[in-house]
Amino acid sequence: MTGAEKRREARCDQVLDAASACFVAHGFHGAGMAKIAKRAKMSVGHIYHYFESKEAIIAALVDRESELVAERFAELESLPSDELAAAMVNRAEDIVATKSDAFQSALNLEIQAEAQRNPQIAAIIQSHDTHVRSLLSNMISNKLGLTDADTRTELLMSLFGGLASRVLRNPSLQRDELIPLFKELMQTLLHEPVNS
Amino acid sequence: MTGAEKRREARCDQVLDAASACFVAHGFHGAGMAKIAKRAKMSVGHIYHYFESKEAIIAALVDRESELVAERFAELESLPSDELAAAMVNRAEDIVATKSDAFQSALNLEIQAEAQRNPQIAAIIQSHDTHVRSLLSNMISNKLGLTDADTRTELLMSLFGGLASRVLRNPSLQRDELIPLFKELMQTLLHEPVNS
Amino acid sequence: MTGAEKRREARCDQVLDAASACFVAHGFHGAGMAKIAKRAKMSVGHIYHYFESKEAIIAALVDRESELVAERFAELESLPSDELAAAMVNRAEDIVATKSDAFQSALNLEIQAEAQRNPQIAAIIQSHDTHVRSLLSNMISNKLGLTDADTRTELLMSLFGGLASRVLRNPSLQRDELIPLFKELMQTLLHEPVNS
Amino acid sequence: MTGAEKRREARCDQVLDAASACFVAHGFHGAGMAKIAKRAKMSVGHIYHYFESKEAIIAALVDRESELVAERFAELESLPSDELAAAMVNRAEDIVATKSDAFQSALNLEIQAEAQRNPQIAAIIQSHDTHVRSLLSNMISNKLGLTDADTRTELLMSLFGGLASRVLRNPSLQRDELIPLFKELMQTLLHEPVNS
DNA sequence: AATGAATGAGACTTCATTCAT
DNA sequence: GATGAATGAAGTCTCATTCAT
Repeated sequence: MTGAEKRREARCDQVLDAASACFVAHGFHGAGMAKIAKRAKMSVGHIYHYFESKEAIIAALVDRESELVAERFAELESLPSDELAAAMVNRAEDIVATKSDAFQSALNLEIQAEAQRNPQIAAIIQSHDTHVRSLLSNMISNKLGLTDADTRTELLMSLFGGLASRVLRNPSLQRDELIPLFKELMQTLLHEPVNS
Repeated sequence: MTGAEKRREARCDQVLDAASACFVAHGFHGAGMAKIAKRAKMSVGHIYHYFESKEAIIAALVDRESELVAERFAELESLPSDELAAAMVNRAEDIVATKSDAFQSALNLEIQAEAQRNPQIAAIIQSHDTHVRSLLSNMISNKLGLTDADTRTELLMSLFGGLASRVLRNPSLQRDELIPLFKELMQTLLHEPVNS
Repeated sequence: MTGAEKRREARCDQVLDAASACFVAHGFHGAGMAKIAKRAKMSVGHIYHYFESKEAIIAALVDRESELVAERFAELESLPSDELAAAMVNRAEDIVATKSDAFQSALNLEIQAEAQRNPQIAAIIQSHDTHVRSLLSNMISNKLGLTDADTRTELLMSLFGGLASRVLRNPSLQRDELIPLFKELMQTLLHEPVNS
Repeated sequence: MTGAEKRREARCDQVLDAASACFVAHGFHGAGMAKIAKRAKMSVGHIYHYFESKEAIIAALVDRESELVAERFAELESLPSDELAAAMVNRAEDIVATKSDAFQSALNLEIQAEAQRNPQIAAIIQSHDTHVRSLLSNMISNKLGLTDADTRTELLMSLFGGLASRVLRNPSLQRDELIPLFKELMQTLLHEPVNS
């Protein structure tokens, strides 16, 4: 990568970081380009050298954010199968401890809401979602040798997504007591075969 | 309630219904008062006789929507204890069949996103959330005689909320196969005592 | 026409008049909505209650202006045939005396230039042009009993249009001496049969 | 002219050619420097090494274009007097056949419109106009020995200019039938003495 | 109660121009 | 000579809100 390309990428990230913060604070449509520009320490007009439109910024941001989530799931792939469930519980612990996700969950809400009406955004997150889903599904079927991998994946993701949402909504959440029960749910989802 | 008051309430609902539809379609900030007025078959100016501002419409809508959710949970209270779990599974079936919640989930996303930045909205949904939580918690502790009712409630709500989200995100969801596994999760959450 | 409709039309004309002046002074694309609004003594935003876009203002203006030209040609229709040629010469005298057309010629230039690249504008002026052409052609063929009416019309319009242009370009034009020769051209075009 | 100077002139023409095309397509104010630069295969900034401003490009272009027109009229000067009228008719034939002028007429419209409001441009085209006028006038008076040369010139130019305009406006123009009548007009203008 | 004309701030975007490299 | 990053003003248009009727 040439120096110019590196610089360009850095500038783009500068914009995305600023936009990210503004979007969390005011929403996609509440945050104006002026605010983004000021936060990115860049003139309003110059942002348009890197992004065709505000829409394009949103799309790029959604893509970056989705990729980040996907990467975190991909980390699980390198684990031995007997540590998989434990790793997921760890992830849940991080979520309830709001160690990793408070900011990102807020952004995710905005993203999901936008995806409801913007097909371009919907396409982006669905593509990443499909990827993550197949990743998890393969692990469940290959590493853990379980049947109904797709269904388990779906409920696993429901549980994780729902938990991240709840953390935002209930500030008085009894975080410590949640984990043991969460572990049982994981066991139900990952260890016991289903006989429908 | 006098006739005038009834008429007033009907007019307010007219506005809220229109706003509801517009907000789902374009988001809180994307939907203009003009569009809402047209859909409500009312002049722009006249809406301001019933609501102080657009913010007030959003707040009233969030309140109404939250109340609706609370009412549905309250329905569970009249059930005998041995039908409780089954009723919840039924609810889950409705969700995955998108019988009841496709539209409302979209609105909920918008609401939650707005709550991240608008303290007034956050207060409204938290008040309802607290109410629903204590409702569920009491049922779990009194009707089912289970310990750790708050924690079970929290995960129950995670599961329901997460499931509603997933339905939006994965259109190719294998709906039929989801239910049996979901039932097992419910059993884990509602029937078996936790020994932490 | 109701009072409201009259008022609306008056407001529209107010905008068109202001736009007209601004377009002559700065061109279609040089004149900003702010200037037009100020001249129309109306807020920028309110103009958009009457016109969908700046494009729409231009189109309406072009239509109004073209209609005006057409009306002036239509006046010729009520004349007896032996006064027709004289009336046209009178028109030419008005043109070279810049009695009627200095401002409008400037606007016409802008319109024609715009028509070169804006198909909507092109359609409007062509529709009016077709109308005027058939009007003139019919007069020439019916009232004057001449052959080749279309061709005569075309050259007649060339001559008038060209003359209006020349007046703009040559300020030191010897106006008085022009008329006699112009009359001869008219005689060539209107009285003598062509034998090709 | 040194090699450097030649190269410079070539680069300038490169810009003017690109600008010419862009201006026809989008108008003086509609064509941005970015588009011109891309078409000229030159960076935006570098154009400013050759031209002080966009205004200067327009001025240079107007100058070049006007000169071109003048040169074409100058060609008539070398003709023997008995071929002059025929040559002009030829020119008219070219115009109605849109052999030479479709593109240039579009540019001329833009130029004339701009001249209405930009004194610098007005000065340029008037200077060329004066030159062409005296050229034609001298030919008419010296070669053809006619009186009222200025007036004849003026109407000659009206006719040519008007014809070029008409061709743009009436696409269904009966081109073939136009010429004989045009010839008669030329005879009126160039052969017969005026007795006012 | 009801309308819609009216406002002006602010939205996104484009532009001509400059300057460091 | 040549590039394209950078700016900030100005462009068109939309918006929530008010007010006379």
